[in-house]
Amino acid sequence: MIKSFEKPILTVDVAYLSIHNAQLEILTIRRQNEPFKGQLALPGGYVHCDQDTDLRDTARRVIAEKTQLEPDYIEQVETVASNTRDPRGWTATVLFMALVSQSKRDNEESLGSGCQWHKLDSIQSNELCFDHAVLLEKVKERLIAKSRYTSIPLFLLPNKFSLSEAQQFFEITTLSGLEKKSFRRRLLDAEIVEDTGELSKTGRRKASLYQIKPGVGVHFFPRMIG
Amino acid sequence: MIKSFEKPILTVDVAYLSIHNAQLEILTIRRQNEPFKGQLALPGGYVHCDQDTDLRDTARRVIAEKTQLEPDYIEQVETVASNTRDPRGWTATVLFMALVSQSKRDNEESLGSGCQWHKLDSIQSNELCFDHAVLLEKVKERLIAKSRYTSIPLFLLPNKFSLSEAQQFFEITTLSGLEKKSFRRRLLDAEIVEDTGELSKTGRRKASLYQIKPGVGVHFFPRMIG
DNA sequence: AATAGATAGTGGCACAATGCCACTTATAAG
DNA sequence: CTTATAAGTGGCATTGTGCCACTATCTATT
Repeated sequence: MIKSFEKPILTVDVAYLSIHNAQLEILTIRRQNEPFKGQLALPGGYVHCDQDTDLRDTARRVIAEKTQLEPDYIEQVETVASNTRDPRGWTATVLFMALVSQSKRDNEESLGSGCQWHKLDSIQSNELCFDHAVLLEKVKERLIAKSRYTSIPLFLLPNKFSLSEAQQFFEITTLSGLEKKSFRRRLLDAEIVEDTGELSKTGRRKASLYQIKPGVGVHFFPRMIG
Repeated sequence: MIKSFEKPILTVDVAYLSIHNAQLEILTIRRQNEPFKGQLALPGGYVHCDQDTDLRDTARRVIAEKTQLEPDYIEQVETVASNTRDPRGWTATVLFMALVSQSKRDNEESLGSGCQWHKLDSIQSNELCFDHAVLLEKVKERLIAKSRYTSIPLFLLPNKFSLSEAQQFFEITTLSGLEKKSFRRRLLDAEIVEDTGELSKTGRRKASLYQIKPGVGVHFFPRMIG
């Protein structure tokens, strides 16, 4: 028996993160409609009861409408709701964090129109519509926190990467400088990456290229880093 | 401009956990109405757009309708949604984990009618309505995981507790046996509890009673335990 | 009063993962 | 051939935990 309460609006927003030129970037779209027309937004949309079987479905569909990019990692961060965050009324949004590998990120061809990557540092809070600046802050916090004790920054790397690149990516996501030897031991001892036998093409001394071991998911390190 | 999609139902469910007689217990209510009449449910309810300013508000209100118990710790776990979890249609529920200190837990007087504590181990999946067994499983996983590297089990303890009691509670929430000396060092070095100067009243040798330092929240240990 | 039993609490060393830092190795550029 | 730069290693210090025996304090029993 459904009571006649006014139902809130339920949406899904996805923060797509990637690293480009040694900087975190986020995928945004520019709003075509009021409110906040012309401002930046995280890709997102309404839950469609008739199409989506669950929230991950919604996330996938909403993403597919904007871009063909398949994230390499996706995680539900938090559900944010209030009667003030959207002028249209009481809304709740389920926030996802999606990580895109550099290999896919550099494949600009698959990026939908209206989508644009923005440097995370250069984005102004007031450029973002609704409370998306708050959502972005939550995603950043989650990424920083989990990068300290899990292997999720690996999902931002290109398919094949050197250990130095890996360290650089972890330094970006943890906002801290890391020690070379400690980092390498930590990563290699976890047995989540493997040497491909290939060497990097550029640079001084050629670095061995590694890849994530097939089938390996998120690894939890026994200690925090840094 | 709100499109005419059918809006999903949005609810909040709260898993109230406490420890009693060295066992994890959960607060349930017995459903008075169909569907699932007579079965057990986590306390929860619809988001009321006119009353609640955000989800924590909803959680508080829903809780207050059933019992006067104020949780000592509350955390949003996950939002679970699908078109199959509730026969009434497409629903989404924001799941919270709430920890109740033993001091409050033993204050049975404030427990609302219809509410009942159940040993977590003795609860059968098919006693629970909807997908509440799944929700409960998610909460258990979260509690176990976070108990390994944070101080949240402290919120289940009575206001004043011995280190042995603290260890026992951590052993319950982590599902593992812990080593006495290691545990004590870990807890005391974190500087999140303080000696009250009081001694326990029962037992052989009297234990020093500790309490959470005022104003101290969740502590993250540098390493996992156990 | 003496003793046994139980729980509280400590000392000290081993071990595991990381921090630190100097060192060697490989490659490109000049 | 030399030099600069980035890759990669050796080895010890530090930190937090595991382990285990030991001491301390209280109750119950005889």
